[in-house]
Amino acid sequence: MRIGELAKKAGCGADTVRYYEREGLLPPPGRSEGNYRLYDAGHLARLAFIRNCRALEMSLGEIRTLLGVKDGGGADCSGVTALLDAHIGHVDERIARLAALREQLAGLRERCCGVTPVADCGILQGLAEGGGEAAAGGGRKCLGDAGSLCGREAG
Amino acid sequence: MRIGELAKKAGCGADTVRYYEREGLLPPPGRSEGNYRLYDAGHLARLAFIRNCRALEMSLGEIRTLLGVKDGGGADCSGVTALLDAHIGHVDERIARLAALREQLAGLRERCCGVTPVADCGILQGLAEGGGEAAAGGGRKCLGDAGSLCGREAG
DNA sequence: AGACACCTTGGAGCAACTCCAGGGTCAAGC
DNA sequence: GCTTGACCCTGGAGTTGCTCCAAGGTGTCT
Repeated sequence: MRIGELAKKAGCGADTVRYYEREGLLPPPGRSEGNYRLYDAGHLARLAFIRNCRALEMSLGEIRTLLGVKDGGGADCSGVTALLDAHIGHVDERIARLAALREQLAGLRERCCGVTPVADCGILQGLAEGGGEAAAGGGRKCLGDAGSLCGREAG
Repeated sequence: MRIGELAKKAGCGADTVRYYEREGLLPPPGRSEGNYRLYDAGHLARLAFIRNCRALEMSLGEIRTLLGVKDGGGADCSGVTALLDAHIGHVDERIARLAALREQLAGLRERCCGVTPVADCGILQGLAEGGGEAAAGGGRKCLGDAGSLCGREAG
């Protein structure tokens, strides 16, 4: 099959396939008389493997390592589990960081309801002071209890 | 102060400061006789604002918008709350995606304990089949109940 | 013969920096 | 006066994983 069909079956673009070839993740396929790349089922399986790894947000470097093991680079698969454990660790870290970030953003969001003159906006003040850290503290201008209206002067 | 001191106070590198200047987020400062950039407290405040936003993982585009509002681009701060709400939405999406990813990775991880010959590694098989989707299903080679040993032949 | 879909290569662009080369500036010490 | 060393300048390349583009070739259909 040609590159377009391969890409479609793998759920990616032809550019991406050529990119993986350039990066050495896919072996260069044979060519037709007209210089078109010609792929077989083996190429598709390898590309599917790569795309599955990418769907799990592995880097191309990590995928390269896995392919190396697959291609016979190790006696057992201890490298695979180690890589996966490290990857899971990275994902956990990112989740933890995003959760903390989310808290900060929520704290900041409480500081204004959006109908305040710019100079009084608690969000902009919070960002000027130190992000979300001081959000729950003082300086709150909006949303006293009920979450309805700001203490706004101008009509 | 010169760029190094400014950068240190803001917790970033001098390259980053020059980058923000090129991107139009920081106004070009005055220069000394020797052509060094010279900054004042206003520059520091603006840079701190930018770095606070970046710590909350806002894009430079979002920050540009916020600075525009701050610089007098709007009568009220509704743009600020809208931007923040959208940003929080993005963060929530990323958290949800990462949590799902984490599940998939954990399912995949269960399929091998790492001392299996490469050809039998359930993780590599799972990645060849379809990532983590089929992980909890059949084809499991390792960690039957106790989580101790694989069904391994070779010593 | 022309239209159209598909393919080729090489190169640029994205985000937000980071690093480097090759050179200039400035204060301190000898 | 000279050197040393820290700091600064500009311009450009590298990072990741694609994605898009231009300019041109191939293959099929009508």
